[in-house]
Amino acid sequence: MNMELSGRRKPTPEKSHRASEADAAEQSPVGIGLNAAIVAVVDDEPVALAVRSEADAASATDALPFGPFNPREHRTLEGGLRAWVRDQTGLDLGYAEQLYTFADRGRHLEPGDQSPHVVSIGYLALTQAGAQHGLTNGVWRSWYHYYPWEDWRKGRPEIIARDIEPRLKAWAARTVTVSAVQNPLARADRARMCFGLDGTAWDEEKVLDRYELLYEAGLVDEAKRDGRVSAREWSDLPKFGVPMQTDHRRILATAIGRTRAKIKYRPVVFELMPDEFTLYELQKTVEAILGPHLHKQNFRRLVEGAGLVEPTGDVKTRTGGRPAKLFRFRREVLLERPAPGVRVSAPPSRNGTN
Amino acid sequence: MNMELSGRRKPTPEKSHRASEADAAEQSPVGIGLNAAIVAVVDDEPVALAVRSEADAASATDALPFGPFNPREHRTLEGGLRAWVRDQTGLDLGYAEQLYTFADRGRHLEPGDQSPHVVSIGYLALTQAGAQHGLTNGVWRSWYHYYPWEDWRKGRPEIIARDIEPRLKAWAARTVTVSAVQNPLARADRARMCFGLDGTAWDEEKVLDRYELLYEAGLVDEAKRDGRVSAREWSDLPKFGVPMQTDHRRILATAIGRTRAKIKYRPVVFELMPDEFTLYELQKTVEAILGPHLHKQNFRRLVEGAGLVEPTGDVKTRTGGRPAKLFRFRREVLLERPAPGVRVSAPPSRNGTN
DNA sequence: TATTTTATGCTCCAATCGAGCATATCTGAG
DNA sequence: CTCAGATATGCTCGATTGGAGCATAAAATA
Repeated sequence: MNMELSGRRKPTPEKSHRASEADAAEQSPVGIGLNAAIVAVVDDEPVALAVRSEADAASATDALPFGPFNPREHRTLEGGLRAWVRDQTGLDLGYAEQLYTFADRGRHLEPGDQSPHVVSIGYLALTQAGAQHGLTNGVWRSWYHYYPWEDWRKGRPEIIARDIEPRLKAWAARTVTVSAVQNPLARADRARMCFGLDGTAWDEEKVLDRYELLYEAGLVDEAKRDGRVSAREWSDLPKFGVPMQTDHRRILATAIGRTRAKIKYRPVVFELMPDEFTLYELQKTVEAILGPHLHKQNFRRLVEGAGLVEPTGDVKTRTGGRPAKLFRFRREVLLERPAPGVRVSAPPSRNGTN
Repeated sequence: MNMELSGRRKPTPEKSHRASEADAAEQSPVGIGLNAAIVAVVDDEPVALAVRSEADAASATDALPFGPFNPREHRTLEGGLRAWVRDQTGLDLGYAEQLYTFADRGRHLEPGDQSPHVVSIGYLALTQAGAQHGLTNGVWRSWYHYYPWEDWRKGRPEIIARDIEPRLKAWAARTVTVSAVQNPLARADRARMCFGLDGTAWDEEKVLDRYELLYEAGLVDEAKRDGRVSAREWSDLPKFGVPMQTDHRRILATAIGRTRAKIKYRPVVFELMPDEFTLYELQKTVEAILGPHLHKQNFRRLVEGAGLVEPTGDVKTRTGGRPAKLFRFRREVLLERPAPGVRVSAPPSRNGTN
């Protein structure tokens, strides 16, 4: 096989069109920033590690731990991340994965603006909050502090029907000039799909889409801060979660979405658990991440059936009832199955509207 | 809720530990390079657009289209990508998504090396090769040109049992000093999981893992080029696919893996199809990407049942048999279901070894 | 016209998974 | 001490999904 196909190509590439990789270094005065969304579950509450930005002492905002990447010091991005996270917070990261690279921050800046351009590479780290005896800086804050609309543990959060839905519909109803051409979906459809309006199903993984829609509509504080025109068209806005520095809320939203997605097909929950745990504790942790309540018996069946855990032989008493068997993660699954995860199916329309 | 939890934290963060985001720009003399893996399917062959590197005229190697990101010129990474891809190849990209940011290239460099550091952000673009009337530069080359072990269309590729398996086992058998501690899995287990040795199932999404394992073992040309010690321990190596410039083969591997994964849960196949197509053509395209042959009747049932397509009313004759109905992509499906894709299940152990 | 090739509809069956019933075993109130 | 309440855990039933194959339709081609 190995055919070479080309649409009326010129066999010899044109010099003027080519850029050597070395050129990139010279042409782009760009700094690389690393951002870490460090996630844990504490008392059945999903949390992330936040630090206080000192950019403006008066109105300090929350921020994710972040630092520059210095290629002379660290050979890999992840290595650099681990080093300064340890430096800055005292934490030794365990599991970490790259999320996304954001570069379109500062979109409010006018052309010609000389402020430094920073590309930020977001990372997700999962850790066990209780095991972090070295934490010297930062606070664990609930996810839902920043994204109250994501908190479905007590059913559909009120903020959606009360504050979000009417404003998004108003925003969608506004005459859209050019942007409708750029966006593949109409505003109203995006709002419906993102927030499960009009009976549409709620997709707990669309965390970033929801945040970005609120940003575009000018509802979150960051939109006003960035000078988005859509933000100027509102008055008397209620609070749509706690804002964060620059684009950190986008990064954390990406982290939450990724965590929710990944927990279903890779055994990453165990990064959040102590060595020994009961199946109910495991379930509570999964529910903290995913939201909806799972069927207890089926959860047990699935987790045990998948060979994800093995009993330690011990039991945990004082659970309020019959003692629960203790389990540990069976690391060998990684050698057996290609993609084991905590499979959970969507609960039957917990969507309040329909 | 919104509790703030902290392990013996200091409420006031230490100044010395903090880095303002602006610092990043000053401290990191790093260039940003954008790399595009532009994928299409031509005559049931999955292809990517390759250009010729001119780094060394004598031994020119294949490269992905790439260019620098200039934040003064483009507000977004994707915008910059589209601009120079058009400039360089004449293509107007349709679907594009960010893949991964690679920064640990040049790991062969000694500390203190002054060569420019480039962080490359890989993008995946899906396009329809036939629709590209403007292609001015570059050639479409088969995926399997670069990764022959990924070509399972005629069953398990011979190169695995003949060239890869024995060498990886030899490599795994070598005394491992420190690296075993770093790697969570032993070499032998990684080889088994990646390449489906000893009866383990083949996971067509692990394209990057396989390439990186071959790199680590010193089998692919890039390892020798980078001066990896593992590459020096082989003699009379056969060819393990065609090498590419710097880390472009890693990026393309990431692109292939992502394409294979995404086609299953998002309707991205249609980016590769003309406006009208028969279901068999659609199936052939999916099979070009995923490899194994699908059950025809079930494929039809799934695709139609999911509402992914609608008949145009026309038929296509000269198919060699009964005329096939023509279909088009039902874009409305994006407004109905949260995550439609071409769901295909793993074929029953097409793994030659077991 | 017969053969070949592709298209397409339908059925059967196994595996998966949501849901609920039943039972075991502890804690704590009275 | 006993019973109520709470949690743990095993098991069954039924709906849905998806893999596999049979059968038929309708064209191209020899």
